[in-house]
Amino acid sequence: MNIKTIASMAGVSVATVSKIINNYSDVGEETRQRVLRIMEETGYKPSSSAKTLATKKSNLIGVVFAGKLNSDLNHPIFVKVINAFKKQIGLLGYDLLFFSNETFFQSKEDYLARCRHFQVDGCIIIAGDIIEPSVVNLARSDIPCIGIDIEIDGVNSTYLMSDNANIAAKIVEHLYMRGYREIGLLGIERNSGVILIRETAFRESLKTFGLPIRPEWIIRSVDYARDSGYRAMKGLISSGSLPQAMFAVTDHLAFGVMQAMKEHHLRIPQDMALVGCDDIDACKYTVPPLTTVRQDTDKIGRLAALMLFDMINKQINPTAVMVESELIVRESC
Amino acid sequence: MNIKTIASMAGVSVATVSKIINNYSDVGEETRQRVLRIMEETGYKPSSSAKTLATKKSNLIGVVFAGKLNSDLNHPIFVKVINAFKKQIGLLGYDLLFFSNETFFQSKEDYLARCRHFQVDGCIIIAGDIIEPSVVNLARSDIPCIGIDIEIDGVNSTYLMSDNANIAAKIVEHLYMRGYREIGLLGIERNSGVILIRETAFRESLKTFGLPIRPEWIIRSVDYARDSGYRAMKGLISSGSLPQAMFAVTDHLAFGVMQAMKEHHLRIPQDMALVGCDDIDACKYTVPPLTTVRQDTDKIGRLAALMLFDMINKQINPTAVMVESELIVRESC
DNA sequence: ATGATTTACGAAAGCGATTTCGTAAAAAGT
DNA sequence: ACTTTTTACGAAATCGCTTTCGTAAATCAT
Repeated sequence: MNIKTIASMAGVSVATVSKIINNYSDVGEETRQRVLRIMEETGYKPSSSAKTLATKKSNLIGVVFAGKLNSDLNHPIFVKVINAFKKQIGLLGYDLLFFSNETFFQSKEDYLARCRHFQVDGCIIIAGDIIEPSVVNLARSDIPCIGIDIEIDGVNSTYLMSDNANIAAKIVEHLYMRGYREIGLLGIERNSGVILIRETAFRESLKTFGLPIRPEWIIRSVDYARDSGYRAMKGLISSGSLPQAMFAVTDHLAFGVMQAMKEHHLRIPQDMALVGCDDIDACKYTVPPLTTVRQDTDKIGRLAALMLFDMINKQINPTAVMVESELIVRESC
Repeated sequence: MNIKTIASMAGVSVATVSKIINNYSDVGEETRQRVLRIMEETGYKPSSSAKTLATKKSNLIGVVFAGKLNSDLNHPIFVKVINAFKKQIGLLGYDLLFFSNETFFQSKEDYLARCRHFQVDGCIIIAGDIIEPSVVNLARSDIPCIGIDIEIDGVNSTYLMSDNANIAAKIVEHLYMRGYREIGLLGIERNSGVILIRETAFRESLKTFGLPIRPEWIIRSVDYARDSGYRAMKGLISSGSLPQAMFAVTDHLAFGVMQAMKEHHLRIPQDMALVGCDDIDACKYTVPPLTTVRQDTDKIGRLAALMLFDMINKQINPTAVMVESELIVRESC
C-alpha cells in the first residue's frame, strides 16, 4: 500500500496525492475529498523513510544520554524530564528516538554520525558525569540541540536546567532561619556540572550569612549511590565532630546519611539536621521525611520541547534558561 | 556526503561500496580496504531512511505504552524493564522509537499504522490498564511483538511477565510461616491483567493453606496512587476489624496503608503486618522497611530483547515466558 | 593452449515519497 | 470574442541506498 496505489485508486497522479498529504493549495476540492476518503478507507499512511529521504526531515528527535554514569532511564529526575518532554514534543508532531549506547557503530559515542544516520531534526542531550568530545561535536554541529543539566554551547544549541545556585541558596537560608549555624556538605568527589554549581553556591551562601566553612564538614561521596553516601557519612561520624546540619547534594546521598545516622543511633534532626536535593519519590517515605528541593521536572521537559521546536522550525536560538525550584519542607530539619 | 561521493572518491561504483557496507563476498580485498579507509576518514555513515526504503528494515523497535493509566516512563517497574531492554536490544543492533501518544495521527491510537509508517522491525508493548483494540490489531499483525505484563496473542506475538501467581503464593506462604492466619488484601477496583492474577492466586493460596477469605478484609483502591490506597485503608480501619496481615498488590498502595496506619497510631507489623509487591526503590526507606517481592526487571527486559530478536530474525515464535521473582524480607511482617 | 569456472566489479531498476515546472481548461478581464 | 490570468493537475527528476544480473578478466582444469 503506497502512494501509487492510492493515486491509481483515485484516478489521479502520485503528485496530486502527495500534494493533498502536504496541504498544497493547487488541488481541487472534490479531488481532495475523494483522495482523502480513499486514504481513510485503506488506512494508508505515507512511509516515513521515503518522506525523510525526499525531504531530509524525519520528525524524529534524538535522545542522547551523555556519559555512562548516573545518566539513563533509571535516573529519577531525568526520566521525569524525558516523560514531560515526550508529551510536549509529541503534541508538536515529533517522536523520540533513543540511541542505544551499544550498537554496531564502531565509535560507540559518535552521536553526530548517528544523528545524521537517522536524520533526526533535533536532539535532547541529557547530562552525564562527563561531557564526552562526541557530545561537544554534536552540540557544535548544525543539528539543533538542547541540553538538560549540561551547559553546551554551539551555534545551534542551548541548555536548560534548574537554577541550582538558587537551590543551594534556598537551602542554606532555610537552615539558617531554623537556627542552624554549623552546616556541612555531602558532595561528590568528581565534582562537575550541576553538582559543582550546588557546592559553589553553597559555599557562597555560607559566606553571605557569615557562617563558617569548616573543611572537616565538607565530605565527599565517590559516586551517586546511596551506599557511597553512607560510607562517606560513616567517615564523618567516626571523626567525632558533626555539624548541626548537613546538605546532601542529592536525595540518594541523603538516604545514605540517614542510614549511617541510624546505625549509630543518632537522630535526625535532633543530632543533626539533614536536607537533600531533587525530591525524588522516596523522600516522603523516609523517617523522618526528607526536607529537600523539588526540581520542576515537568516545566523543564515542557520548555525543552518548546525551545527545541523553535530552534528547529523558526531558526531562532533561545538563550539558556534556568527553571525555579521549590523548597519542600518536611521533617528532617 | 553520500554513497556516490564515497564511490567516486574510491574510484569504484556505488554498487561496490554498498556491497562493502553489507559484507558481500564478491569484492576484492584491496578494494575493500581502500573503500573502508575512505569511509573511516570521511566519517561517512549510510542514511538510514534510504536504507530502510530499499530494504524495508529499519533496525528500529517501537515502544508502545498501551492504555493511558499507570503506563509510561514514570512507572517504576516498566522504566527498569525498558532500560534493560534498551541495553540488550542495542547490543543486537537496534535503536528504540518511542511513540508519542499525541501526534498528528488522527486516530491517535492506531499503533499499527504508526509501526508501518516507521517500518519498525518489531515492537515491545507495555501493559496499560486496558487493552485497546488498536493494540490487539498490532499484535495480530505481521509485525513481531512482545508484550510486557500483557497477554496478547497473535500470529507473531508473545509475552513475558513475572510469575504473578507465584508471587502471591510466595507472599501468602511467607505470612503463613510467620504465623499470620487472618490475611487481607488491598486490590484495585478495576481488576485486570497482572493485578487480577495476583488477586486470584492470593485467594487460591489462602484456600490451600486452609485460611479464611473474609470479604471485609478484601478492600480495593480506585487506582494505583498511594493516596487511593490510603483512603481504602482508612475505610478498613474505621470499620473496626483489622486482619493480622495484609497484602497490598503494589508497593505504592502499601505506602498508602502505612500512612493510614500511622495516622491512627497503629503499628506495623505489631498491629497489622504488611507486604507489598514490586520492590520499588522506596521500599527500603520506609519505616518499617517494606517486605515485598522483587520483580526481576533486568531479566524481563533482557529476555524480551532476546526473544524479540529471534522473532524478527529467525522467524521463530517463542512461547510466553514467566520470570521468577524474589521475596525480599524486610521488617513489615 | 583451450575451454570451464571463479572472481571482481558495474549498470540499472527499484524502494516511496517530494517538488519543480509545464500545460490544458476554466474563469476573468476587456 | 479574444486575450490574460487563475486553477487543477501530471510528467519526470530526485533523494541515497540495495540488489539482480551481466560481463570482462583472472584462475583453474585437462
